[in-house]
Amino acid sequence: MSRYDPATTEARWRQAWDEAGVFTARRDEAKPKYYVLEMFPYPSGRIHMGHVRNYTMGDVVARYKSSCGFSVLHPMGWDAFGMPAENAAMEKGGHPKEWTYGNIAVMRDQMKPLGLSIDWSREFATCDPEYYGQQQSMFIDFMDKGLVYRKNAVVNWDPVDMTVLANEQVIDGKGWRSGAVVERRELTQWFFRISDFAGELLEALDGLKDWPEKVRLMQANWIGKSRGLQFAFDTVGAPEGFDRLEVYTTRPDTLMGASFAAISPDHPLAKALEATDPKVAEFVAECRRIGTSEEALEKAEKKGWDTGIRVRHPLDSSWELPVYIANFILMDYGTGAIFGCPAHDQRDFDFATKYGLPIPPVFVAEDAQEAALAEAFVPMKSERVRYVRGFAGEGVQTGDEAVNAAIDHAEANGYGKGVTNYRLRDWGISRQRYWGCPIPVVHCADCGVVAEKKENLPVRLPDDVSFDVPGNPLDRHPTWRDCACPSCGKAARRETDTMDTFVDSSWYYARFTSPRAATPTDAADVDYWMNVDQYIGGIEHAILHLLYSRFFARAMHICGHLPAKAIEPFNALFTQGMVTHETYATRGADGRPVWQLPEDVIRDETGARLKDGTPVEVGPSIKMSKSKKNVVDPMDIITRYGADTARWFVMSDSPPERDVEWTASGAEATHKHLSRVWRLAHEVTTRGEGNPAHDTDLLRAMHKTIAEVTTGIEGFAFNKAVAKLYEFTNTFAKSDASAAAKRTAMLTMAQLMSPMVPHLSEDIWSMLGGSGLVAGAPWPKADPAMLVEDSVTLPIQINGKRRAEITVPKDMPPAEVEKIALADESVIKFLAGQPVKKLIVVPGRIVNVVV
RNA sequence: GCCCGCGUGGUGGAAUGGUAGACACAGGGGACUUAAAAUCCCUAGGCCGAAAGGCCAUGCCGGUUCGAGUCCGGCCGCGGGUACCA
Repeated sequence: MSRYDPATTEARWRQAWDEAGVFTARRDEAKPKYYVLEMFPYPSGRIHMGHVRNYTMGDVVARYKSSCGFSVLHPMGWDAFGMPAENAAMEKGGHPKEWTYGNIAVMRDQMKPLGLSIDWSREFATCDPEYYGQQQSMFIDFMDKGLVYRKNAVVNWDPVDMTVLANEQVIDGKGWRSGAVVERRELTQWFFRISDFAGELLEALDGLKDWPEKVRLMQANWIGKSRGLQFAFDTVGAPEGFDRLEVYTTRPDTLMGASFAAISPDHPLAKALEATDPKVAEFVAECRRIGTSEEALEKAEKKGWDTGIRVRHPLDSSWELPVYIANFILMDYGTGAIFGCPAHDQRDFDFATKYGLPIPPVFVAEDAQEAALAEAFVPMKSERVRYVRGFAGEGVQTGDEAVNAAIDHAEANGYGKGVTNYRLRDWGISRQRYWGCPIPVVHCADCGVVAEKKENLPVRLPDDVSFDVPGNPLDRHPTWRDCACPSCGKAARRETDTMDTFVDSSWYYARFTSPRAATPTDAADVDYWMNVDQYIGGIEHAILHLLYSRFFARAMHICGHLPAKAIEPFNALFTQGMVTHETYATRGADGRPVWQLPEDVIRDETGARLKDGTPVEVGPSIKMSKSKKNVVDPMDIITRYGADTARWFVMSDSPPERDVEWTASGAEATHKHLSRVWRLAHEVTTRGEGNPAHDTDLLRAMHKTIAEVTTGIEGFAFNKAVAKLYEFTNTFAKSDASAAAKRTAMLTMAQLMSPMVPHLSEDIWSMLGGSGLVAGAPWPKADPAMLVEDSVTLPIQINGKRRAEITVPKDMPPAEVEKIALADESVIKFLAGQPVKKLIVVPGRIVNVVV
């Protein structure tokens, strides 16, 4: 063999690893453990470059930690429930189960050639009854501990298809299939009490030192702790039972700037008015057509309906404010009712302007006069302002001080109380869909809602279902719902809601520690393996998945399924960027774009066209998605160049947290580089003796590379580690050191490359007579003595511009450096006799002369 | 709308507040070859200049600093999330 030949060698190495069992995770009490986990994939059909990038990153960490002496757990599974399986069944026929397991088989076959160091013996899918049965068992535990309840909540209702729609399926307020205007509808649904944990989930963020700051910030904002005032207005002209209207505000200091009150269309008062007044009903119905997503509500034009009801101002009972029903007030936050202060809130300002309401300012900038406002004046709460209509505290104070003074004033005078509120809402887990984990409860006419007996678990999904009509097949199944009440034994009906798929992904990391246990977790295994030491996944999961998992771990701990140390399940988190590609489109007869696959497009300097010459429009590089067809099948690259080329490419160039653009030329160049390394290694075995006088230079470079690559991998700077390996390759190629030194250097290079390109590294390792497998060799250590430099080059700046440089011994005292710098020819020339005002010497870094 | 990011040559990117552009891709030039491929060498931010060198330059506008890609304030553009996409 005399050339790099991944097509034949890669499969051989994978077999060698399997036979040696190097990736089987073992509980070894003598070793420190390391649990590395990448967010498991949804089995959509085929793997894409994003998967390759995500799983290669995890694999680099897993292989590196393994060679550092850790007992590593690196598992893989499938987040297998979800809507696409049902959509496929509706569109193409077939069964979600077959579609899902078929996709899993394909994707597993595509992943295996990547040579990931995964312990495949632990694989499972969340749609396996063995998995979701354990989840049902925990649901019942959660019920016992009071963590679950039912209440009414709104869903998107498609009145034509007679089905519930996900927010994603609502496009511009219309159902994606029927095109019908979507309505809001209330259903009784199941909830987890995550909001009981709001304070704890917020405070514990501080302890997540190895999470990205941005993720902690996003979660903190999402939980949204606020301190404010809750009080009640007395109403005038309201229906019976609505004598008072409770409101919550985070800005009680602006109470004197109130100009209206507003309630949510879902507020009980709005519902009472709706029942008797058709015009209110019409307005409320219009509000309900906006949809349920926060984005849709916030972006919709702000509209209100004057109910005619008035409320008395708590500080002046002769002052009456109108009460509006407003489409932007959320029933889920606070009390579902607010007072509007248009002078200091832009949304209220727009509303007041629209409906001709007064805009009295409460405070002005510290040095300003009161004047009519062109827009709301909303300074930071920490800023000092002058209160012109204050009622609590000093005239000039910060917003924070005034808020506290207002709360104190309300409490002292008995018209309100300080309340801590959270934006975080309880987690609604009910889905009116088939392909999910059935909620294991039974509805009995006599006993009410009763949990299924644990010995009857799993409550299995029936296989005989059809998707030819919209709606939930469980609900219309002829027999599946029929069952015996677990409590009294009489005929009863099963719950037909299934669980949100976020439930499935909220504990899979724990299940990986003992995937075949007869209980959700096994105490000894979970104690040894938890926590996940390094979790890796997309930034799009920064809030929901990660917050739900943090809640779920706490709930599991309460039910005895996780030890106390695991209530924060992920010690370190890394969020990686996406893989993007240019988009290509031709135009259809109607002028709309027809997306084209990159493999069908011929791309050169002159532009892009199809093989038949049809011109192609080139669009921006965006996240690879099936709908835009800008996907590159990694299998093509793997087949053509080998897995290591795909792995090396996704690890090089782009920093892992940033998006990376896929280019075909990049893959080819990557392959050339790997071939070059292989060739250089091969030459070590064929070339004669070099010159031992140059050994030290090569070995110094080698030790420097060990240090830099190690730092790079530890810090998730894989692109920099790769760059350093390129640099060392160039040094190596130019070196004519002795054969022995070159052999040492190349064996080390193989080790340093092995987390990224494990197959090629094994090739080189065996070619040069390394012992055993690289996969089993300990990570090389840099010799500190070889890293020391004795002289350093310092740039000299004059007034901040670089004008010269000097080379001095590394430890030269600053006073000496000053002398040499000022004596430098170019410096003298630039100074031209001007006196030196200031001289800054940063040892080892820079000299700056200020004149 | 709101929350969180990101923005550096033709391209991907590098740079504990201290020489902006490491490393690589694409490009240009050359060597080898009958030729091509492969490989190797050189070159390379922009503008001015024969050169030495100078000026400009990290999305835009300001600020802090001896010194700002990096810190602060305000814009613009792009991306992620927005609770039923996963």
